[in-house]
Amino acid sequence: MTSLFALVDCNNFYASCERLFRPELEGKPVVVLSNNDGCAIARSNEAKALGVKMGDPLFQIQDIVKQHNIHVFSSNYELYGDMSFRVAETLRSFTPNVEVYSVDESFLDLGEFKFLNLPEYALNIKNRVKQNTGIPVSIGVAPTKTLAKVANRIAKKSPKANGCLVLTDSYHIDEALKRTEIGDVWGVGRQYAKFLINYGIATAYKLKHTNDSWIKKHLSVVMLRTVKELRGEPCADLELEPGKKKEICTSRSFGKPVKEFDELLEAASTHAGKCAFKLRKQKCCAKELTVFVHTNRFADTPQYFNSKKIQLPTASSSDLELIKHTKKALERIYKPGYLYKKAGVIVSDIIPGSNVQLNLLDKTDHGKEFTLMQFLDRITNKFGRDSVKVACQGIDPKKNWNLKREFISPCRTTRLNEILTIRI
DNA sequence: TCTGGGGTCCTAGGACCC
DNA sequence: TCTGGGGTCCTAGGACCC
Repeated sequence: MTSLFALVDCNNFYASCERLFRPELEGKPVVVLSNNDGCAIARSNEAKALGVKMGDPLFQIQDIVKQHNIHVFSSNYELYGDMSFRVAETLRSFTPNVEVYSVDESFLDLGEFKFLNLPEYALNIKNRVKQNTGIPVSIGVAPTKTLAKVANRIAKKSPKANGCLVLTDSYHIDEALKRTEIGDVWGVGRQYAKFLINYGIATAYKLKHTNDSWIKKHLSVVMLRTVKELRGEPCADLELEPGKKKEICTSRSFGKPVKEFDELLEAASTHAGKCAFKLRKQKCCAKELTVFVHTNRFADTPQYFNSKKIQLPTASSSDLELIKHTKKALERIYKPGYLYKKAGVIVSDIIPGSNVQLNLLDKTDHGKEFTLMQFLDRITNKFGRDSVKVACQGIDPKKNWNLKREFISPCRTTRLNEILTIRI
């Protein structure tokens, strides 16, 4: 075996971030909610032990929350993003070969370190991340990414492992696979787990020994890669450069239901502006824009779901241009009389900004808009989000469409912007 | 009263062509 | 009533991930 990967996974990441600035909550149950304070999306170990499940709606766990004095937070993505960056920086002090896989997980290529004392090295990483950032992590080390995931799960759960597990010899790998339920394998979701259990394949170990052609026939080539990775055959390398997005979506549920077109437009244009910003950040333009709206599927009220895709005359990353077309699309799908719960904008057919073909029939001065957007981004950088807005995005934060965030913590690590915005 | 958001990849099936 | 075969491209939908 030549390859070696480590998966570093932050424990209960959002809950751990919130606790950093409230040390008195150490050892106490903490829950972080999704947008609009809807569901539990992160739980401290104490909250897990009390039976709070991932995705539980707040209103359904209200009793346990009160009874056990669980500390509840609205999600604060600015804080989590900043802490995520700091964790990644610490990991890069061990090796430049770090793939930031998600906000709370990174893969490290340890191929060149395999002659070191790996358990000690992993423990070293864990301790330094804790020391530098305050965030507790678990580390799994193995010859493939999928096996590193397996190792990580056990490292996190087993008290004996102390947060780190190295799986390099086949005996221990197989023992770990026997202890891993099929649904806990990376790449096996709910549907596939159900299907596989039906055929008597209930553990990772069984999956490892399933016939290739059967997998390909009944599942997919993606699953075949997973199986090969379980056998120690690497099918996925480290991705060092974050790939450019093929589509970008911004959407939110509303704090309260929205009826009127103008308010829906405020929400949709705000999402369009965010999409434009994300496009500029990766120096790209989009040729297609989709707007969608829908009512609350949980409510016992008339339901309506619709979307409209528009081809832009010229690929663009300008707030003004995307908002203009968002309005057009929204006019096509808006129906009065419904209680809308969510709106969103998706931009797709994304191309590099340098490849934009000008359209002779298009009257917009794209050069001018590009310069305007550069100024807009500079102002935003200096004075914080939402310092400048397009009028139809609205300025009243009390409007129904805005997020409900009753339990938000202050942005302690990135507060400079906030202070500047207030002063101006 | 209250139920997240943002992605990717693959496949099946339809439209169209020769 | 019978009514090709193969290729490409596109889209919708389903699966997965965090």
